[in-house]
Amino acid sequence: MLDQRLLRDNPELICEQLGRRGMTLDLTGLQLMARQERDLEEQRSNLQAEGNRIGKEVGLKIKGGAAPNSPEVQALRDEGNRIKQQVAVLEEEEKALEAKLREELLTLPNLPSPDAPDGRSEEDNVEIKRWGSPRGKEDWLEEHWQIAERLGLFETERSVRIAQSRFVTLMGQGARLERALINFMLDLHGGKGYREVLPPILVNSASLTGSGQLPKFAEESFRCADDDLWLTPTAEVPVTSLHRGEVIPADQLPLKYVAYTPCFRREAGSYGRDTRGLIRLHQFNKVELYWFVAPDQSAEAHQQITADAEAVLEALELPYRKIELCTGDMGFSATRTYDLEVWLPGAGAYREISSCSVCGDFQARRSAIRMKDGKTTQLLHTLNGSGLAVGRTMAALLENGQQIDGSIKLPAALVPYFGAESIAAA
RNA sequence: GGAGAGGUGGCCGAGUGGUCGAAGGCGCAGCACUGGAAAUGCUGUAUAGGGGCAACUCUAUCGAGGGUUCGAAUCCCUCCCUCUCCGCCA
Repeated sequence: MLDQRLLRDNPELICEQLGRRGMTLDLTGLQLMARQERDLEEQRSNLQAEGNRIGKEVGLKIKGGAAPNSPEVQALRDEGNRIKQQVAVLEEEEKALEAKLREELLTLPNLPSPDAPDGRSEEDNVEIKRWGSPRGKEDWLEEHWQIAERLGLFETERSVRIAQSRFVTLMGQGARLERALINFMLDLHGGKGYREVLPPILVNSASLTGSGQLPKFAEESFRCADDDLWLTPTAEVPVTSLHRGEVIPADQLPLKYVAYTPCFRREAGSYGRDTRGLIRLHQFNKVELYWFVAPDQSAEAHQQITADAEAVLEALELPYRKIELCTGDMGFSATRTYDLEVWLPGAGAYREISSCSVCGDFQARRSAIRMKDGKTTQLLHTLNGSGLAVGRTMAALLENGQQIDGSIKLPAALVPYFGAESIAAA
């Protein structure tokens, strides 16, 4: 959520910066609303001050011996009642205005960082670096879903029976590999000072609002209609809310968490895309990195959290490239985002496997998460990054590890977790 | 799900209608004392929003929301949460 003061004082700046995301908007109405709200607040509190003064005077007179029903006291009581009525009217107006204002503000995305490259779509994203040597496209290379089918690593048809399309049931070595990857990633990050979290994956509306998914993206999440609970689309949601409403002492920052959760997404509007395999599912596993930091640390933290995600790919010997998203392609809450794209030799393409964003104080304001340094309390900054999406990592391992004999060679780092050096041809 | 108890400041804890944003204690910070420290003493120590260059000041907040009243931490209603016991359950 954006700062109301900024809206009151400098809405032009907001328009200009959101313009970089490709939005055209006119905030004069909202600005007016914000100013009206402040005026109402002032009027109301002045009236309340007068009411408080009268209340005290009545108390003093009665204490001083005046009869509670004397004309003098009665006059004050009448005045008090009159003020009370006026306050009630103003309060109602103010509340309505405030609610409307908040509702509108919640739909505005974060302002992009000055460092984020301008652009309209993913076409304009900027490649920062490449790592590893991608194997060339050879005729015999298969796509990961072909490999998985051949090796019996998952069930797709039967998953439709259990749930519906875009669900997968991992089987045998496939299930084992998924589990190995989760543990490997958690251990890798845990060894670097991340505290492991296993949060609820049903989250309430306040949590989804706090991290930015609501109110605008309700159609992207699964909802349990009877309970005000939703299936979390990413661990970012519960982990943000882990500290919702808190004031955190500065010397405890940064707080770094690593959370494994299943993630659930309705993938509305992606019909026909990535329909085979592990790339785009309604339910997938992800190991998420999340930082709460002091504002002056967040730029550096963004480099670090991205490096921590990259370290997983490097440990797994998976070639990747790092790109920076342009303003037109960035997510709702982000001010700046790096995506990591892993090389899939079977598909012959780089595919997103991690997204690392710094959100400034945007989520912190929505979630009321502050830090206290000495006497000053201020909103802190939040960052999130996938470290990594587990299903896509499995896809990458299958495609990159393909041997001519049909088996899959696994990277050395994973062997202790998987318990074998390769997945043998069936 | 049933029965009972309870939710007050960083923490403990007093407070059943009137200068209560809230006694007292602990903790924390500053000052004094000390060679230094402990102990002791004094002072200060919530959050949000509004106004003011500032000193400062106004409003709201005692789980949340509503009500009674000139006036509510205190009385009434609804909800939420925590704890204990019972039931159910992995």
